[in-house]
Amino acid sequence: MGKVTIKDVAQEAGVSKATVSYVLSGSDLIAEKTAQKVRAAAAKLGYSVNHAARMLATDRTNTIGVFAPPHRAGYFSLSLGGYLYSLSDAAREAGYDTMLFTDGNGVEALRKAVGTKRIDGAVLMEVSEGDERLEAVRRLGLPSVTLGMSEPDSGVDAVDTDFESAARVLVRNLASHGHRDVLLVGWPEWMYAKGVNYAVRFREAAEAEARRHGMALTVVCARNEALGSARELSAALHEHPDATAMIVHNDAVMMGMNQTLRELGVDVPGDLSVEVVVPDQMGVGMRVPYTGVDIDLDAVAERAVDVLKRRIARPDRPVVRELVQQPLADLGSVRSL
Amino acid sequence: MGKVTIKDVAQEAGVSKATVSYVLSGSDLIAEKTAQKVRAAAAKLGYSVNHAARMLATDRTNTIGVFAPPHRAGYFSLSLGGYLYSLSDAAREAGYDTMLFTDGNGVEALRKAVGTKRIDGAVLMEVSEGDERLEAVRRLGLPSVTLGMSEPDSGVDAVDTDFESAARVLVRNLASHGHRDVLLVGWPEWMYAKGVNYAVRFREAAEAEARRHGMALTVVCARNEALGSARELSAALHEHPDATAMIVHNDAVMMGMNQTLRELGVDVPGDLSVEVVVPDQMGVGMRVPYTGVDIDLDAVAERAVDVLKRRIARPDRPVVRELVQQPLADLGSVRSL
DNA sequence: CTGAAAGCGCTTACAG
DNA sequence: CTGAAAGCGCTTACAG
Repeated sequence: MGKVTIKDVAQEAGVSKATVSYVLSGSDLIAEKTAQKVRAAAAKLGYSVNHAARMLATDRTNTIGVFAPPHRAGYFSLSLGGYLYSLSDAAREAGYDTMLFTDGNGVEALRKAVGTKRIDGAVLMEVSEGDERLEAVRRLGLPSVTLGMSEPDSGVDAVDTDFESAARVLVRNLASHGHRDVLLVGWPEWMYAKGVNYAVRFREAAEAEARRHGMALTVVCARNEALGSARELSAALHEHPDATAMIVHNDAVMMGMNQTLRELGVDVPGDLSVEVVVPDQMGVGMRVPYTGVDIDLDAVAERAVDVLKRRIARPDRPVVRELVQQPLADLGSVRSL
Repeated sequence: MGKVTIKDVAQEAGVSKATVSYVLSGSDLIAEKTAQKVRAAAAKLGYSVNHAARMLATDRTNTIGVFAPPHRAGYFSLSLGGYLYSLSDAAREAGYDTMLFTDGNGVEALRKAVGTKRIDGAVLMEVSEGDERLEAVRRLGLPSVTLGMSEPDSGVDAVDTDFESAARVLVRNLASHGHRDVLLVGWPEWMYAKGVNYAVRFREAAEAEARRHGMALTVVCARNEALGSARELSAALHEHPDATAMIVHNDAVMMGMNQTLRELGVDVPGDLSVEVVVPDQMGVGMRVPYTGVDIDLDAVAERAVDVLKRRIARPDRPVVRELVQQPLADLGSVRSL
């Protein structure tokens, strides 16, 4: 039961509460023999530390807040759920509990969480340009890390997949196979306009790398974020009959793509070479049969939590900006011209 | 700053800590005039209650734990993320914070959360037959509600969409339009075998209702949970050329279906009438153009949190089992024969 | 190496 | 109607 306290353990072990506390928090100040008695007593009584009491005494919550992106109706992010799992898993492994915040107003949620001392730090999911949460965590002095890169001068740690590198790798791979006319199927226009970070970073790096290789890269924006974009896909292919390859950076488009291409009678890679950027979990679930960069959500989340943990430990250390490299998996959907 | 305590507020207002506490917790024992002074002082100082201290004093956490289903690689549940949002939103509105638990071993996670007094209650997502978490919450005395129906004698509150009713409505609708040979495209076999609750309930109710109408209902199990099942879908249609209608109860199949049907040259509803069961959020995002039952995740989550809240308030009240009705939306994909 | 004691910031009978 | 005081279960200097 939850009724057993440190006092009971102390009595059972014949020592003081202080000694129990030291042993249980892993201090090595206590003689091993005593420590053993204490551990035995704790085990026998089924003791668990009362977290509220510990929080009050230490002013630490051992909890991180995950601030999810606002819940946009109609925008069904496929990576989101995966990231929530990965973050929670990584947090647990790092010794933290995870509190989930889905408030439309992230700033207000942050303010309240800090005011009531609910969390030691925050993961800010899906930052975008001018994200008000950045200013908020700075003002609140809340150790935080963004999932996605904030602007360099944000003053907040950032971790994300290295989308620039992914873009370069993908473009270079196509170039080396002789492709000179390539389509980049991306996100809806508004996401670039709003400056949604991964979208912009990938696109700009791809364009730069394409220029470097003398490759014509045409960006096609999906007209909405959902599956309907299959129609856009086919339109894009018709409008660009000379394209020999296509890079898809859009989960939702990905989902219907296999069927769409077959429907259109497009043979991959015979008629068209295809590369994708896709969260690994989606790849497994959907048996994505294309060469591309698999984004390992667990790895990104693990790095984010680690960076956050260090920030919590050393609030004044220099700002960290970490890009996680993701490997290119060759599934044979690119052919040489 | 978080540094201002009840003591500061008391000083500022010229009253005792007790009085401040009473005012802030909404007790009406305090004269309105005093209360106003206190509130003004609290506002002026920017006071927020220290949650750890309150938890320790009251033995309540004002936090609910959401115990997510195990993270199955390759199983990409589309409703899952939506439910996490909806639950967190509903919890916040009910005055709770939300702690997210994704441990593979839910029982262990429950034990720890209760032992360390982290939560007042739990939402158990995706219960299935013989779910060990049910026994665990009973033993731990943890107020809980399942999202999805547990067995009737589980002793744990349950809330879910009324899938039986949804199945009956859908079958009845087809029957009234003269359909006598219908396909039910469901979940992978193993989900029925494992007794995954909503899958079984929908299927059995549909079968029963079909019998009642003298309708031949053939269940087609998707061979995997992901988009690949488009292939199964077309196979099923070929094997059952006499079927005049199809009910799809499988998010993943849904996603590719639009394309698949076009690819197969199947006109809806000319050649085939189609009904679906789909989370409303997916419907919006993916513009699902089929008649069917839209599952309102927010509504289900709101009910679940409400039931849990009452259970926390009255641990000994009779077990509640609540089914949320979801309306049939007619989008014209069923024709009369 | 161990224990007595103060303190974390609240809440809540209990007196008045 | 308000305040003094005990108590929630820990942690952590500080003495010894």
